[in-house]
Amino acid sequence: MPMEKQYNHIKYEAGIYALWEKANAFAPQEVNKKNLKKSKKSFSIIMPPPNANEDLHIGHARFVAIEDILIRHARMKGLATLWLPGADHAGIETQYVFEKKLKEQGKSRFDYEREDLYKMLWDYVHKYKDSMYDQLKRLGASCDWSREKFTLDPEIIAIVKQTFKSLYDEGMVYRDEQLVNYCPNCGTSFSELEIDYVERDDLMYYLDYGTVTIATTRPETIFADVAIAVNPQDSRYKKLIGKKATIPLINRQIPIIKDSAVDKKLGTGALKVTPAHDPTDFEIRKRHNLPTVSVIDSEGKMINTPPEYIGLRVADARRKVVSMLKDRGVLIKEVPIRHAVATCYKCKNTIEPMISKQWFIKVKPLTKDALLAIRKKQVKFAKDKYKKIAVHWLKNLKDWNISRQIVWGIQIPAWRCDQCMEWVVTAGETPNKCPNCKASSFTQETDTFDTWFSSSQWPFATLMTTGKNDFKRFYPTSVMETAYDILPFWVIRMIMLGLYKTKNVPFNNVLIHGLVRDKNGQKISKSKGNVINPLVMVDKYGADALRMGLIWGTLIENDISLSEENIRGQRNFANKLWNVARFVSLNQSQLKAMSRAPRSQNKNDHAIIKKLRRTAKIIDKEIENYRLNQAAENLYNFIWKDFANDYLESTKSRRSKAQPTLEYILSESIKMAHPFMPFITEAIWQNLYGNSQKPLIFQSWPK
RNA sequence: GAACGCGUAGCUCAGUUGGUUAGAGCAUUCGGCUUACAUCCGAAAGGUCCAAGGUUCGAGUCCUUGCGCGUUCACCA
Repeated sequence: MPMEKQYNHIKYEAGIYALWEKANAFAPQEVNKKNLKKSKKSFSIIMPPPNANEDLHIGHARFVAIEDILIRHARMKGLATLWLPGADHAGIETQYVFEKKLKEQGKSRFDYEREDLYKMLWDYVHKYKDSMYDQLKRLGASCDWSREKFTLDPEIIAIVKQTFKSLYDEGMVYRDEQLVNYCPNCGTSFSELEIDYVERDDLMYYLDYGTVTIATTRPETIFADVAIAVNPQDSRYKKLIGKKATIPLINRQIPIIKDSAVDKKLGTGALKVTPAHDPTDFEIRKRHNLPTVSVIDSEGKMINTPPEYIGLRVADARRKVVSMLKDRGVLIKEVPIRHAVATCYKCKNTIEPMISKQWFIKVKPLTKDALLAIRKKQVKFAKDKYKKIAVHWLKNLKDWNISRQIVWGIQIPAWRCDQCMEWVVTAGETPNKCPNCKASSFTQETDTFDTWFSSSQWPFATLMTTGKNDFKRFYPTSVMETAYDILPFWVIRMIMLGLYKTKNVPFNNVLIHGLVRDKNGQKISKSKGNVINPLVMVDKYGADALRMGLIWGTLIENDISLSEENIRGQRNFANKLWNVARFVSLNQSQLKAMSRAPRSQNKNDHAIIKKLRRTAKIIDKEIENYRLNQAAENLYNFIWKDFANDYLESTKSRRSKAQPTLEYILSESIKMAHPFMPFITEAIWQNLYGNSQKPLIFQSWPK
């Protein structure tokens, strides 16, 4: 049956993927060379698990293109190759999108019991997970679905809890007061990532504290003041240090202290220290061992104040305090200012920093080992700039708050004895007896782990639980490939926890890719209306064209500007390859796949064979160095210019004599193109050699 | 304020330890339905490599300074 004039991706793609799955082509093959080092006979990538709460976006498509090229190339080179797929429960993110859905139905999470909410989220996420996996398949991802993992699989949870327990047992976990970003409206705290800083016009109030004048935008918190701080270099206040100031309205005496966190130029240069309701002040309080007074409760109402303010909402309390201050003559002036205010990214209300108890991990010992592993090149960064960023983060990482006040996640395996209030940490089971007071009644911590705490254990947690001896075979993995925005959250913590748990690095190489931007280099966002839906592009131009477009012309580590014109150009390239195959197979009843060059050669035959070998070597080298753009360009030029335009044209006058060389160059070209454009190359292969050969995915890379 | 980048053709980007005449895709112009492909073929035009200085036999590439732009982190009493 002759090939069509144009390659029709719609007709082939689904069937090709099914063919690979049926042939079990994604499972790591056996390599029986005992004398080789592990790194020479295996190649593995753990997929960065996408959030199971959304459709794949174009950024996911980029990592699929990159990782699948590396994987397919390694597979064709004869290595035992594993690409392990997975999905992330994405704690806060998922709960946020889910609550939006609830809101559309006029409900909120407070309408449900913890267990019911968890169950609903579970179902929601599993629906998305399945469709997300289908989308990965449509992009041609050759990952081993029999090893698929979800971050909330029971066996993963067990490992995560075990890690927490051993950290706790070794004294690397502690509980401490932390100023959390609390939204009184939503009833939860948020991480820094979930805070929007919004510019707002407010008033700065100058207040008379007796010995000094201070400036504040939050006069309602004066009841929570515990000190006045000035910069040690500030000559205006030097003689006041150690003296007292007086809080107006309640006439409480507080000390005047020095702290370099105070900016001389802001306000009056004298700062009222309110540790319970301000992050800077909280830090100052730690350095000077000051007490804390909380005057705002979790509903955003005043507490611990003179009776006339108790129960007022913050804004009302502010008005009342200001008017009282005016009456007493201690309000010196009001100055309008524009400043950034922390607001909730969900409901847009003002965030109230509040003190609460949280679980922390001491990071110093972990970062020390991670830095050492990077210095000793046990973990290599493909690009130096990302190594610099990783090292910078590792050197500056603060102790890690791993507790979150949400339901959607792994509940922290810590129980508080109802009798003596001491904490008991287990690997998951409810404790029987309190080791402290022998009581047997406990209440479990309701907080869940930060998503990054579990995903930082992903490489070993996945490989340890496939039931296939994979940890021994594939750990550490060859390459960790992911986007740069999660380098500090994820990559460095995987190194930290991998070293902690396994005494070995989790991966040998780190490959970081940039974002996908639109054709003008603009960041892609819904509000800008420049969203590129990868599946729409797959429908329109084929998965192969999209994959090529996602690596074409730009280095992996840089942001790529993707245009539909570019994808169309790659579709044209795919069609060119198709037609080369069509030409070679026309008038030819039976083709043989040849992996050796045929005998009879003239000068042109000789030249193209030489060029083919050189190109295969160049592509090898470029892939090894992660310069996929260069690899793709060499492939493109070889097939289009050298093969089609020059060599193939030259054979038209001597068709029958050149036929063996044509067939040889064709089959080898298809092999070289396969990692980049898996569908069309397999479609051609099946058309030409499907009856006599194993699928292309199993074939060896040209030598 | 700090860290890390970027500045090369109209646009988006390559240019690997310094080494012929600086490249690609897209866009543009001209000519072609040549029996694999018009999703094509042939040809052309297009660059003071941000600026200044330095190192060198030689600089797009290395160093210094300046200008412009970006990302992230910190701060915002």
